Amino acid sequence: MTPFTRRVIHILKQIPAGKVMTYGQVAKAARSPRAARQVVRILHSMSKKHHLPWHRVINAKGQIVIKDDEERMEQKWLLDLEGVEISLSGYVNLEKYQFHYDIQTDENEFDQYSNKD
DNA sequence: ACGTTGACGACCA
DNA sequence: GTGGTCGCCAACG
Repeated sequence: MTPFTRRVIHILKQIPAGKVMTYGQVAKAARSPRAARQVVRILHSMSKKHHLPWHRVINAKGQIVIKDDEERMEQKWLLDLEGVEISLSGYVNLEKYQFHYDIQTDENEFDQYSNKD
């Protein structure tokens, strides 16, 4: 469990129902702007254990991109339950449903570990 | 230590 | 809108 992984998990848990974040956005919030693919890896390996809202993470185009058919269906179903509209072609309107994570809040919560003046 | 692996993202055709 | 290339980088074997 690296600090990066810990931050990603911390962030994911803050996405409210009915909202979504993109992989890149989560990576950026975790202070590694180009580590979107690592977010993917974390979702793969730790969603169950840490009860992560994995279905609330989609790609930068607002598209549902899970490869596995069953999981993709489940994701659409879960988002639908939360009131997130999905187009027939599998797109979510980011303008409407994207969760704008406040990185300041995150930094404050980690102040206890850092010694900034 | 090194090559591979991704539910990515930006860019271009 | 769709599909391909290329760069990215932490985790894994």
